[in-house]
Amino acid sequence: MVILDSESNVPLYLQLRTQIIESIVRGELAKGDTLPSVRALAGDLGINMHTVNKSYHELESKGIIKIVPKKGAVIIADAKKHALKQQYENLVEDLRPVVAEGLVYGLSEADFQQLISSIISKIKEESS
Amino acid sequence: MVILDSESNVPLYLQLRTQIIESIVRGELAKGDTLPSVRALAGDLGINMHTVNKSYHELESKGIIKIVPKKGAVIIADAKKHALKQQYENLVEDLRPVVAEGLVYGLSEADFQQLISSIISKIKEESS
DNA sequence: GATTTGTTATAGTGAAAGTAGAACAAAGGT
DNA sequence: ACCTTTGTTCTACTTTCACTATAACAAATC
Repeated sequence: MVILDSESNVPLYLQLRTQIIESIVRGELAKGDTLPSVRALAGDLGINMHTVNKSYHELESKGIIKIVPKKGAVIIADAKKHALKQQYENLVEDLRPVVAEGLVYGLSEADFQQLISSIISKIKEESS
Repeated sequence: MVILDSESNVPLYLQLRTQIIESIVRGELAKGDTLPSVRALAGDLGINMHTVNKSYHELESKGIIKIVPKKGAVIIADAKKHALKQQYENLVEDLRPVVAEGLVYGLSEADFQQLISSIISKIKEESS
């Protein structure tokens, strides 16, 4: 179940990308499953086909799905495997400014551990 | 010492904002210190005054500095104090999509702890 | 009194985000 | 074979964001 907020300052294609990622984390989408076609999903969500297409390509660039032209988008992410070096480096790049912000607020390393733990729980709640 | 990359896909005002935050975390800037004037810093960095101004207002909206018109920008962040509720919630909002991405790559909670730890070390290295 | 300060206003360029419509070739279903 | 669906590609448009540029203002500083 995907819910988009067109009023959000977060672009639609990023909202969609993140929600698909979280669905995979929850196990609602598993390795080998195929995503709906860009036209079908765009129709369901009431947004443009190209916006969905952009989300799919975001996921493909991260190595999470594989888009096979005229076939469909297949999930290849495997939560049991270890992250690739490139994926790890991209994570660090995204994480660093947020961690710096937390530190300047006075968060300790232990605070971060607790924060991460609660976020993971939140993501894994179904019907999120 | 601030170094900006005009080729980066990260906006200049966000690069500057993050580097000021990291300087505070490292202790190079302390509570009560004043930042250079927007004109002076813009001149040093070779960018426009308004870009620096935008960074300062970003920092003020996060409660990290206080801008006093005709006076200067004073650092009010105190790493010894605990984060405010609003600051905490903003952190969660920024962190969630990145954590979800890490999970889909197969990172465990322990992996995240190690990752955070290494990022904190990296931020605290002087001459970063 | 002259300089510096942050603020405000206007204006412009370039890129990104999103929408829209159309056409294409290939795969799939009938 | 025929038709539909598929992802891709192209053009085109609007809106917003990022950044620069110049100017003027009032208040603080020296």
